[in-house]
Amino acid sequence: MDTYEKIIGLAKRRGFLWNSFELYGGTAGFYDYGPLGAMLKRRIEDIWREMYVIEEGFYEIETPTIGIEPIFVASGHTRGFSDPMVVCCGCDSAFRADHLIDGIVETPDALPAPEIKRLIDEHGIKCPQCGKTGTFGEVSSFNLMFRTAIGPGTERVGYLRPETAQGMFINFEHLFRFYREKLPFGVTQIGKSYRNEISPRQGVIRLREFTQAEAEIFINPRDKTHPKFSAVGDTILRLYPASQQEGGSGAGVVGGTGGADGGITEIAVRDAVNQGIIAHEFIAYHLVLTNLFLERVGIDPARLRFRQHQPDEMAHYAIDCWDAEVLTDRFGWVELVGIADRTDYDLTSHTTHSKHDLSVVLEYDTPEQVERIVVTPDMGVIGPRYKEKAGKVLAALKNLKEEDFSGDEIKVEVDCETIAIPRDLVEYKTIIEEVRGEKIVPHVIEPSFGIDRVIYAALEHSFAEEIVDCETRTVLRLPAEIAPVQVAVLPLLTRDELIEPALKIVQMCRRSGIFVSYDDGGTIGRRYRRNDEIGTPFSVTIDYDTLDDDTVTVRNRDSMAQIRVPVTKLVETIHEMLRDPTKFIIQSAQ
RNA sequence: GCGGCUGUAGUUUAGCGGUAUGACAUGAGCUUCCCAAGCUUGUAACCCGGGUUCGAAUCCCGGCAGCCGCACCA
Repeated sequence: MDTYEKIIGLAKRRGFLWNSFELYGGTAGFYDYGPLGAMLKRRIEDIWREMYVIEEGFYEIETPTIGIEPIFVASGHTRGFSDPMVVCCGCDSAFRADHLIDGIVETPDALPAPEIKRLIDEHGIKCPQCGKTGTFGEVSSFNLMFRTAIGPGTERVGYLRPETAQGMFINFEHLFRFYREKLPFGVTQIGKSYRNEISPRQGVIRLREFTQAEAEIFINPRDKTHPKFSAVGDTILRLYPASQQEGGSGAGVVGGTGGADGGITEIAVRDAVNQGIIAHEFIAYHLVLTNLFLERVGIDPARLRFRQHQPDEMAHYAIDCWDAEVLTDRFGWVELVGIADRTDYDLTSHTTHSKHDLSVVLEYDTPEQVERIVVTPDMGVIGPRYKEKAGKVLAALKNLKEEDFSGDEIKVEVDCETIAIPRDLVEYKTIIEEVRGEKIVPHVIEPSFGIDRVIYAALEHSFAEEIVDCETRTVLRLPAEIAPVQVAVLPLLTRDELIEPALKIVQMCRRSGIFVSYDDGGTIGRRYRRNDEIGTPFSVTIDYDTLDDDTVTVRNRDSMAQIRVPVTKLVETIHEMLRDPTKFIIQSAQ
């Protein structure tokens, strides 16, 4: 049994993750979060919110999970997200149709389906599987987006969003106003996205419905420094730069090249930026932030790396792109987060398709004085004289430079013909103009988190089996702040005189916002083990001493050590220890 | 989507043509003064549909799901 099986088994048994629709046989690519899973997920999302929304100040928005077709035409998902497929009738194998005609035309992926089919037939392409010719059926396209119809009757096409990002891009104008027209600013969204994967088979690693936490940070393309970079520049990251990766496009979503440590460089981000490994400070800052988040939710730093996309792997518009990857037992390196500089691609594309200008005026600190020539031709004369050419003459005159006005005549070229215009018909003067700013399309830095994968990785990296008194103890060493159950309250024995005070302590904890579970089944040892397995960081045990001196035992999940705490100080102590579990170690040493 | 392998309580497992065995887990009770102890007792399963047969968990066919390869993975 490998670790993956153990984790999924534990998750299923204890109510973290269940395969969806199991009552009706189940369907690949969908998972339910059970009681503990949903709690874990919410705590992880809340940490993300704390770091991105509160600390970075990137407000969170919420947009529909269904999008209308034009959005995905603009984003490229209706084209780029669909693959032409063709099936060989001889052996029933399916192939990417455009790959079959690679080398015959320059850009096979840009052709419409019937054209690809025609080329396959015309060139007598053999089936790579069975070697026969002329056995291919029609070329059909498989789009990874779920398609649906909006409204009754003549339906309007809608798609379940394949990423949350577009909802933020298309609100750019509102957001820019909201942020009082200043760059940079960021916006976030946590929500479901949908991709109709052909064969999702890696549990929660590849889902058809999944949760993304994305931030879109709109920045000035001329200035990709980060105001807080100096504070994080010394951070050491484990980088796996493109230059270190061998063999073509490197890793896919799952798997990946390189051994556990192959090609990984531990380097301060400041040096990585200075050496040109990371494109600029803004990306580097977000690598650091991602690193902080992942470590905080329990990812083992030794099994974490940042892998840079190779040039041929990166979307054509992106400048630099890094994936935070974790090492898993079964799947090798798995991508959890992508951090990309998407440049102005998204806003420019939405500008073109929506016909709304999404550029912004960036005001200079001090307005610039610019010298400019203003040409004012006497159109009352020029118009009748040149008739249909008058418009072009006007345009040509406006483009002239100062030295062109020196002679008695002004020569302009219109339709390959030189026309001389008397000097006195054209007035020109030099003015000093104040330019307050310039129009730019902001660039976008996008950290995009796959929350479900983060959850799986946190489970796997915190999973431990250790031998205690010849028995295997299974323990999830989840960070205290993401553990679903924070405290277990346990009477030492199942006796009324202990149950009663225990229930009072449960009430006390709940009123102060601590999530507790109460358990009086079986023996105390069994209950400790049960709580270890779901990662409950602390247990409070009520025994006969409690009745005498009003103190209880607090037990720590990881060390199994215990301290005694007066009931009056219990809530305060627990809050402190949840915030900083080392408090327990300090107290237990006393 | 293709090929191979596999589907028995929550988990794991026995049964390989005569209506399902055990373990762990779990509920109730007893016992128990700190790490999965013990005793009593309860709940709980043949993936779905068709066929062959007097009779199918078992044999055959189809579907669904899982795993492993191939392909795919903005």
